[in-house]
Amino acid sequence: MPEWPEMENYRIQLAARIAGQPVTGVQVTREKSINVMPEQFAAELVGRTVWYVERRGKFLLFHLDNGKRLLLHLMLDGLIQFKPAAEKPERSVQVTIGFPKGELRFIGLRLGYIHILTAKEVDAQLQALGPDPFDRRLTLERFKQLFAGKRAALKSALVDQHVIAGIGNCYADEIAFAAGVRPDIRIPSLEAADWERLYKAMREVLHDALSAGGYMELPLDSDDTLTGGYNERCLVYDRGGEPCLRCNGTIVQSEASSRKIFFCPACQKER
DNA sequence: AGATGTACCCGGACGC
DNA sequence: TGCGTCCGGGTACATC
Repeated sequence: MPEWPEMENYRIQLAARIAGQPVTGVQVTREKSINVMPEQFAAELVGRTVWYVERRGKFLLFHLDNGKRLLLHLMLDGLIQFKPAAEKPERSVQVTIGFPKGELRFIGLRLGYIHILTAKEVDAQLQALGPDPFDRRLTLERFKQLFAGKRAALKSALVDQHVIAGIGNCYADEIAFAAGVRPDIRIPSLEAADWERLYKAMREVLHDALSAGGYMELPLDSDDTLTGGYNERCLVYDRGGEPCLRCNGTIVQSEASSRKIFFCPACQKER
């Protein structure tokens, strides 16, 4: 599923394409993807200008010129594309938002959604989100504090959006590997040196993943050429049974807090 | 605090 | 080729 690097890549790509552009048309083919009647959804959008696109965790926020926002969450396997209106979509599109330069298409939305909300409603909905991994105020000290008092497995806290916003299944495992601790290690077992490595690993992994366009191949359009490059650089995620590229041992797939985890038993400490 | 379960949703995998 | 069945997983919420 799209996580921090994928959504951040989308945000950057979208900024170059739709910031400052007016909405020229709206088409809703799946009402469940939106939160109001399709006519109202269209009426609220057509003629409005998108000032800019913001990312919060795995959410994207489209800021409209009347103060309202579009809140997007892709959940499991949603994706977006920005294509010329003349180019036929290959897959069924649930929602289309037209701009002068092309159509923004929302595809594969199942649990995912695109909601029109007031700023207040968005704030209420996202109020409990944890800090962004690259928040300037997120020092090592604060990072450690986010986990204070927790006894759960590291993995469940890393993917908890109330702790840090944007990390999911793939990057949690990659971060744990980079830090040399197993995803199922109990939080109280982590020592000062582990926290330092985790903090550093979180930023390095996510930064590298963004540089490679994320691990999922999700090009916004044909100009979005750098996408999915991190897939071949994943060292543990979805590599159960395969050799560890660091020690040549075998990557294990297991479970922690009823979540799938991947790790190298030799490279990552258990406690 | 956290584990567990439920609902939401449907493409894709699987079985026949 | 086609049909039925089942699963997965991010998030919110209830329950224990």
